[in-house]
Amino acid sequence: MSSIKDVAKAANVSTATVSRVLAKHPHVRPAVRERVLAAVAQLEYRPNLIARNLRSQQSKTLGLIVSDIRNPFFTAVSRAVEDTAYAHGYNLLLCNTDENPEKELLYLQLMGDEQVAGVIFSPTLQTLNRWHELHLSFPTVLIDRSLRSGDVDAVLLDNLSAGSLLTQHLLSQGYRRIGAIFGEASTTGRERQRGFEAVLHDAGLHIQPEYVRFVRPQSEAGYRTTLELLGLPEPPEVIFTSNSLLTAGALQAIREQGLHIPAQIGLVGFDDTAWASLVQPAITVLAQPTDEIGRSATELLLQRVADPQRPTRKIILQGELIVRESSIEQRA
Amino acid sequence: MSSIKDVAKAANVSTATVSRVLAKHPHVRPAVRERVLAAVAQLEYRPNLIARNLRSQQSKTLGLIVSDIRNPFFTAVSRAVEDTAYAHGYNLLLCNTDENPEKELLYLQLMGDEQVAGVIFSPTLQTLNRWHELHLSFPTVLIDRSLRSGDVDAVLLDNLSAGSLLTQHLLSQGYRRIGAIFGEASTTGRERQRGFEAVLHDAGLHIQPEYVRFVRPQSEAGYRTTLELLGLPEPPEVIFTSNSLLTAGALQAIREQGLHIPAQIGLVGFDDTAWASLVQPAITVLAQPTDEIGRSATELLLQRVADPQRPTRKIILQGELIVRESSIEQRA
DNA sequence: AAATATACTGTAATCGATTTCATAAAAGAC
DNA sequence: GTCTTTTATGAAATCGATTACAGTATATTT
Repeated sequence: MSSIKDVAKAANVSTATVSRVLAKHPHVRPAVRERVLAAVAQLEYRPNLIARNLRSQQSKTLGLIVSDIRNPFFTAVSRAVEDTAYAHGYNLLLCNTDENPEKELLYLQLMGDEQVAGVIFSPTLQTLNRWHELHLSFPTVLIDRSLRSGDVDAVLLDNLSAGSLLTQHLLSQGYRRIGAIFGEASTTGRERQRGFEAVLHDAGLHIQPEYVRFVRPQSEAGYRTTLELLGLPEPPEVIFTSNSLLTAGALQAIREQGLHIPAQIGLVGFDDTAWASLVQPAITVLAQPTDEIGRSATELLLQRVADPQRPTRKIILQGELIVRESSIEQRA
Repeated sequence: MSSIKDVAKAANVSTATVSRVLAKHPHVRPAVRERVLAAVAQLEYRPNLIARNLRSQQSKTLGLIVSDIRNPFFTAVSRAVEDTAYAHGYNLLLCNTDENPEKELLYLQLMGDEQVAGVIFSPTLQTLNRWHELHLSFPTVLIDRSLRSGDVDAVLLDNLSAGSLLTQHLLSQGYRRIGAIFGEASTTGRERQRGFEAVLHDAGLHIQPEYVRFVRPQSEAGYRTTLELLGLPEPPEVIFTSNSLLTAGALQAIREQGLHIPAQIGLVGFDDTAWASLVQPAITVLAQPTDEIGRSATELLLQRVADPQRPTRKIILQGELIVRESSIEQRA
């Protein structure tokens, strides 16, 4: 590995001049520039980014902290984040927290220690609640979850509308007894539930508490809870799930009970995963614009990196209702 | 941000002593150690990793370079890699190359510039072929793809056996006319094909060239190629696909043709994705031990980081045949 | 031609840690 | 009580870049 000193020696100039040439500063004689460039090529010199970062007190790395990259939503978002970061000359440090607040704190610290330029983060409720105590040394953009009020940049789905949209669709299909399973770990589940209840309320429908559940956002919990709902004296006509893992669990439970979708029970969920359109009947979902979320979050972050003073912003994106067969009321 | 100097000043010692206390060196008087620790706590001091890396010429970061994190195989592997890296105090830089050799080179360079401790990489055939010209400054473990001969650490599926296992299963189910779609970009597809052909050959079956296709490993190509196969004068009785994207495309094509699985056409593939067991009929797959692959690769890499002289090793893991309904010959 | 401005380049400080070397203090040996 | 060994600490070099500052060479004015 040759260093800037070797280049300087080979080109018979000082390291300062090499640095100037590489940083494309003006005020370097063409002849000298050529000599330096030749030496760089000859030695296959590549600047040491660690040294550069230390001196300039900033790096070209962004952090991405999610609960689990295997959640299709985060998989898709992370890809978009990486693409956008790459396009701007940044790279990506990836962390999985498993919805564990301790791991979140640990990784946030790590990001500080690594002097990342900024972080994109999907926090638990716990961490969100102590956000102001954290005093992070780097800018952060929250995705998927955030406090309504918080003074933080964020890119979010309009969860209220999303919940409403899906619920309206169910009502329009004639469903009345709606079982709903929401994730408990985040603000997102709560907001989708508020959209859900608002629509039911506006339609003058009574909301039966035993139909509405908050659980850990995992397929296992979706499975178990769906069995419970189906086991009620008067089971729901359709199951509303607030994320794709819950949907998968619910689907499994319904299958196991030998019920036919949508004839005997409807099913809707969030996120247009690969399998939502592959299973039969295909699942009606509220699709999140994952690419757009990843891209906006990254760009928002980079804008803040460029200008730390800029007032915080929240970007609210709309989901898209994709109606498939799983929620077409056939009894009507 | 307080630096080691601030701590030194606060504890009334030199920076060397602070460094020693933090590195848990012996030969520091308890009283001094306490003073330093108190100062560290008081100032909430955290060592600057950039500075540490520069001085020690190594970092606690690993690189993971894959073609696309959205490929379920890589999603699963990356999670295992991150977990294992985390357990050893390392973190993860993630890159997507889209099977683009230029991007691969670029990212490999970047890894060198960032002074990562090592890289886990799933290369294209092109990059693999010029591997020896590359002279990377860091250890690398290849996953999923590698040259049989190459002097590189690697963690691989026993693709030959895997291809054989799936094919044997098909023969045992009475299938004879087998259409097969392999990925063209990597060594992996070729090896699975060799296992496939070996079994057919041993069974004394003639291999019809028009039944065996090599395509870009994407769902679109799987879809198109399946339509072609189904359109043959004498279409195959079952479709063998060599990765999960191809399987998804094939499934879509079969559905669109209104064919019933497995009564009219069978389907098998690789990787036990979330949806393989969720669609109906569930798909017979050769499951790769993704967790094991990610974990082994990371551990192998860290062992090499610890001892660069150690002879290279290839870890060959066995896949598991998971028989589901999509390949149960019902005509027999 | 002298005065001033501008272009070019090098020296040395700096970022924040680690580590070698030297030295002072304490402990052990005889 | 002197001599040697061990323990404990600090001063300063080092990693590899960037950049403030200073100085010299060239160009422009007058």
